[in-house]
Amino acid sequence: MTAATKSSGRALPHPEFGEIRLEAVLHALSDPMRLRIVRELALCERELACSYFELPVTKSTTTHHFRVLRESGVIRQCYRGTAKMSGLRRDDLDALFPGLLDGVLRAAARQAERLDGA
Amino acid sequence: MTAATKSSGRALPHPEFGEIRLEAVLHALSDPMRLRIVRELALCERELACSYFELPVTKSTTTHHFRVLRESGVIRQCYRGTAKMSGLRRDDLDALFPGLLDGVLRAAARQAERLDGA
DNA sequence: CCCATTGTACGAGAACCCTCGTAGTTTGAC
DNA sequence: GTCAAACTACGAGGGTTCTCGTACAATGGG
Repeated sequence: MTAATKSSGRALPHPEFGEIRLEAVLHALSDPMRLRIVRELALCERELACSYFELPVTKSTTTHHFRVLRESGVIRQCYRGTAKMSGLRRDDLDALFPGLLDGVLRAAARQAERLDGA
Repeated sequence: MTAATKSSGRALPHPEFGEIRLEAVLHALSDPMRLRIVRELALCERELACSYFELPVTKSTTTHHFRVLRESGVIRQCYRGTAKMSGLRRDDLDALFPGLLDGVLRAAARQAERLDGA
């Protein structure tokens, strides 16, 4: 079994490039938990396992948020062993909506500074 | 009665500058009808009456969307005669989240071009 | 083969959101 | 004062979302 088939045991539907909708992206980013996930992904600049995130919700809920992010086109996911890796779809988002993701990330950082204390 | 008191017959609560939350702004912008309103407001660069917008929903629904925009801090509203005028809170938004609004507007324009035909 | 790890599926409850219709309020014009 | 215009308030219906708990599936290690 090749590495490719090995990682495709479970299906992970993603929207294609042209199917990504701004409204869906904004909605995905408008949830505090998901915005937090996206910020951590942007900070690390690499794919992270779901278990990396220590969110104050159960695992089922975490799964739900990752699915919303994936189905809106914000992140890309794949299985690697028992872990599910997630990474930002920076390339696609930047091509579709230049500056949008960075604008949101800067805004989020700024707000965090302002609220959580600089 | 002065002009100021004349226009303050009805209450229009706005969040203060420091109360505006990124999540609320993103959520407000994630609805197609509201994004459309915001785009028109940005195009005209001045305050517009609700009746200016010809949205494919009833007036009650329109009122609802304008309230969501106002309560999230995206627009500012005031009464002028029987009309309710709405304008973008560009100054506050740009100060809080530099580049965010422009990023969203550019993304929306781009998507409209892509979908509705250039 | 068995097991621990990691994440999924399903269902359910509570909350929220978008939409509408109807009835009402405020304002300015006559 | 009366009337039309513009918008609001309220309530309701239908859909979606967020959250959870429990039970289940896939993978890799010993």
